[in-house]
Amino acid sequence: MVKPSRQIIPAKEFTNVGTKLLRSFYEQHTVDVAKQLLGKYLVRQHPKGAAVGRIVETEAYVGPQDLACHASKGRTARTEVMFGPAGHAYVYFIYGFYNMLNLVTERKDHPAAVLIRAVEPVTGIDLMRTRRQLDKLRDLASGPGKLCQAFAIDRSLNGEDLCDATLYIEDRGEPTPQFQATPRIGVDYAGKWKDKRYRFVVRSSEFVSKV
DNA sequence: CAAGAGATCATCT
DNA sequence: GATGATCTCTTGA
Repeated sequence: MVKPSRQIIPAKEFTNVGTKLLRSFYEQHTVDVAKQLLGKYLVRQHPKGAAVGRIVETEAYVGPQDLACHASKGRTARTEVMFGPAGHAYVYFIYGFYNMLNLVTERKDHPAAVLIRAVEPVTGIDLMRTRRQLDKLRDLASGPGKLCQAFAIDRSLNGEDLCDATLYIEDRGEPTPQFQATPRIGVDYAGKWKDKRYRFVVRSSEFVSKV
């Protein structure tokens, strides 16, 4: 099957123009997964309609030794999914308001994940506007809590298999865009790990979180 | 525009 | 009982 060219077929008009990522993608080293996710597409099929966004910002949480990673606190009910096989969603609730979407990486028993921090809205924009109660395109999904709200992602999706679910990542044939690596956001408590440049941001995207 | 506070609850001590 | 992989609104320059 020939991959559709973005120049001929505007991807935004379709929800099935790419290839769903396989488990082998998620089984790679977490930092590599985080980088390669840039320019891929987050797809959420939903009774109210599909939502699609181009991933422009990610963070890697690399394992139990990483003090910013929830799994550094041990294996608990919350972190259980990260200890399982790659390619599942780890969704948790924080600050009493927001859900965070992570993709579990690497082998079973190596707890690690990539946090999706921002996407550029592509399809289902009206749906996102309704869910966010907000009009401005740039603010719909430019943050990990915002994008979960825009895509109706909550803890009911925790543990979902991204290789066999209504939530998945699609490759639309776009090469990994130019990106910048910076320290992760909001992990000042993580000792020397707070300075690791595990946040990856697409250069010249106006849809990244503003920090 | 930058800085600060408040909102609110699941999770772990 | 404290805190957090956040966001939004208010305040003041």
